[in-house]
Amino acid sequence: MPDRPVSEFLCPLRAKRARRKEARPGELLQAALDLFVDKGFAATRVEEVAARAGVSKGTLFLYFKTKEELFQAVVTHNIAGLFVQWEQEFLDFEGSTPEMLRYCMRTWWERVGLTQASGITKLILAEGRNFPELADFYRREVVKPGQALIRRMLERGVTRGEFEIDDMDHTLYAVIAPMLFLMLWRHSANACVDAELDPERYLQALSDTVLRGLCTPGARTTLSSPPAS
Amino acid sequence: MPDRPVSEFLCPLRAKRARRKEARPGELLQAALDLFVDKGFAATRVEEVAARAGVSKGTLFLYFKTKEELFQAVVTHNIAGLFVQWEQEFLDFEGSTPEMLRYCMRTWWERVGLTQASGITKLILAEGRNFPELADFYRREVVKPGQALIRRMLERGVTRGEFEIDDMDHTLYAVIAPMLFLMLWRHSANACVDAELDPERYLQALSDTVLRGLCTPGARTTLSSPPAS
Amino acid sequence: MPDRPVSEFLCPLRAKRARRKEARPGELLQAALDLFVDKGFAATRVEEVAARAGVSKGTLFLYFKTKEELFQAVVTHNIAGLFVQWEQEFLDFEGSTPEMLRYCMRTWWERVGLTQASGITKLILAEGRNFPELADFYRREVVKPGQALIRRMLERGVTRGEFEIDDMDHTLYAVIAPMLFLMLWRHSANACVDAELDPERYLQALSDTVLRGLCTPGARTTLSSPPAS
Amino acid sequence: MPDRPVSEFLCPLRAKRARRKEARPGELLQAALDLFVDKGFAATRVEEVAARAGVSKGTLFLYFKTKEELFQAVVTHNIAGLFVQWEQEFLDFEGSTPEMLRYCMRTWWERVGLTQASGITKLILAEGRNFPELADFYRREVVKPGQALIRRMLERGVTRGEFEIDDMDHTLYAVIAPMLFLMLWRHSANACVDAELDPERYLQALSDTVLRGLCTPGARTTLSSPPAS
DNA sequence: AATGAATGAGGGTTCATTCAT
DNA sequence: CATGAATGAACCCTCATTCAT
Repeated sequence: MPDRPVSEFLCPLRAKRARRKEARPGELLQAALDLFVDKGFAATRVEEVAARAGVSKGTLFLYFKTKEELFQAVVTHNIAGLFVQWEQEFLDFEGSTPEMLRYCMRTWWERVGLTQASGITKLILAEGRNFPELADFYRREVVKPGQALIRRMLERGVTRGEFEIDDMDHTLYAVIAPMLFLMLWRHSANACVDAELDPERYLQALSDTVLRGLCTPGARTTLSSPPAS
Repeated sequence: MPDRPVSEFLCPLRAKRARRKEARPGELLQAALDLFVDKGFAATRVEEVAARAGVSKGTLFLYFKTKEELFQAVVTHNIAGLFVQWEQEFLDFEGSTPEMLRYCMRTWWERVGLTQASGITKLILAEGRNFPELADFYRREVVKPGQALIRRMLERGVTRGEFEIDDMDHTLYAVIAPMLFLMLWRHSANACVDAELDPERYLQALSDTVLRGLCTPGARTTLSSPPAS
Repeated sequence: MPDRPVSEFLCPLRAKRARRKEARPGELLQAALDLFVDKGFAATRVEEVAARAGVSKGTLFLYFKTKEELFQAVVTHNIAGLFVQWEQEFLDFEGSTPEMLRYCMRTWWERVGLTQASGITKLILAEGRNFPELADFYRREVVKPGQALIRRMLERGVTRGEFEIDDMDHTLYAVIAPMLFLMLWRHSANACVDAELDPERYLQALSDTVLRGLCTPGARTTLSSPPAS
Repeated sequence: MPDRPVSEFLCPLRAKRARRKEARPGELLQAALDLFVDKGFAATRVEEVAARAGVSKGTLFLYFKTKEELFQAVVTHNIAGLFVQWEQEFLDFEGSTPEMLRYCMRTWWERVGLTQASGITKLILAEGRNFPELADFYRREVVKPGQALIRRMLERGVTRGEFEIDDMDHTLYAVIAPMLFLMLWRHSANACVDAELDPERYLQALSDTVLRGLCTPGARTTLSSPPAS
């Protein structure tokens, strides 16, 4: 059953307009996300956000009192429970941990890296200092659960005798860093990277390298035949 | 013994002014670095830079024609200028390539990562798109030489039979990404990282991991006894 | 009956604002013309233009993207736009060419010379070098069409056997120079002219002199009875 | 006997420097004239004037309290008794008045039009409104004597039966206007003129036209054989 | 609720003028 | 006298925010 408001059925003529009205904030948030990610907070003009959402500048200020409030809404609105699905997949996974790590990286790329969700990370990194509450929120909702998930994977590998890890805390970041890098690369490529970089191949090369570094001699044999993508 | 120029003792009346004039660019560069890193390029007002350096707005423009030129001078002074030394150290280095890589990462951390210079990278990532000339300059003066240096190190390892590298382009980024990560971590710590992260230990763990991934079986034995930091 | 739009009567509440909006560009153009002519282009501050038109600085930039564009609009509105009418009058004119020339000079005086538009010419002469784009625009929109029109009149005279012209290019300027002179005279009277100069009589004397110089013996008889002004 | 100051002979070592010192104002005035004529008052930077005169910005302000004072000095300094020589030549001239007028125009072009003296006219026209005392001065020293001279030439022609002039006052300007035009053309060519204009030929064509307009039928025969330039 | 015209506080940059040396 | 480093008042233009309609 659709979640449209009752009023719509009472007065069908008003339906479309009413629904648009309720959709406004969402359209504005989407437009703002695109622009903030692309141009940063300072360089994004509210007028452009409004135009992209198909409304006038004044209307935007009906929904968001200031530009800063809009920015905060953009970030909070786009940070959702991204990790529910992964949690389940982690529990259900039956293969080897290297495979699991590979799988996880690949799906992360598809679900986050490639989508606009990765733009939020860029935003937080770029503007976080000026929005401390946002940064806290992000850490609580994204950083913590994400790190916990990866940590559990690494621990699974150790437990199963597949990985050899001296310093868990920092090995963790050896996995995270490249993903962060890829997100930034997507949104700031012009500034950072010179050569052509193929994210998929990069992920492949990366997991090869990292895994060779992590794996115990026995487990390393598995790596010689990586599953075809 | 102070390092004031001799002329000062010959003509003490001119001392104060002359010394100020010579010191100006440095003071301005320092003030600019602080503010650029703290607030970003767009949000930093030149007047504030001038004020922090103890001069008026007009004076700043005596030394730097535009805000962009000021930024470029900051980059040159704090990062780009370091490559000369690294180049030389690379040529003079006589140890094994894994050691070289470790040494390079450690000095990079001391000279860039730990200093405010690392904030420049964050700034470029955040605002590069809005200031294409800045991004171009940064890429030309920092990214290119930096990547070239690392690439030559990796190639040295391959040549000497110490490294086994399938995909040079992407392995390159496997080295760069963690350093980038550390820089971002320092300047967006509140946003990214939850646990305490000790950069030195992280670098150690990282190079262990990466090097174990890179090294040929023979060379790997070297890794067991890392040089005392 | 006033020429207010009908919509105003349908929605009187919107009247004042709407009318103001439509009138703005005109008010701004008038204010700009006054100030440009009085103080020159460089010395005129846009804020003063806005103030004279009764709006704020920002409002001016809603209608004209830059100060230069404002100037171009002033030129178009006050001079360049007049050539359409002159072109038509030229095509429709049925009298002799000497009469045509006289008529053209007189209307030029009424429509440009007497109005503040003539101050634009002085401005271009004084500042054209410093604002090449303005000079280019003026030449394209005013000088070229104006010269073309006069040239066609002179050629018409030659074709009809009324004029005898050895050196067309320079004869052209023999006609233009006095008009230029009159414009300068009006806007620099204190500097140039001592005696009282009656522009109308000057034009009369001028066309007498020039025409006597241009006309073939046969055509010259026509001149003895100039049409009453 | 040279007009160097006595001090120079008392202390020859100081001679060069002293003479330079006395020459300073002149060098500054020359540099300022060039630049004011070229770029106008507002667009001329005092620093550039100083540089062109080979001194520092501060030195300029030792001689001229403000930029405006410099401008006024430039104009007054360059307006001299230009008409003494012409007066004499007028009295000595023995040919026909048309020849005299031609001669006068040609020498005017050589002595004024082609030299920087014509720049002063442009300056007065362009900036006169903002410097009323200067304009008065110019009118008294230049405009009045110049007009008187021409008027006397025209009257000579009438007296000798060579010219037929209905309206002396305005015919006067028929002669002046083209000369004014030529001066402006030289200093604002880019703004005004499209085609190539050869001043010498223009003066020729002009005097032909004007003279044909002025001359009585009898005198006109003289014009058929203009003296070779 | 929606509009978009209007505002005005800055921001980067220039340059006449001052003044310590 | 001469210098040139330093100043700060403007200037053009932008854009978040307001408010009459």
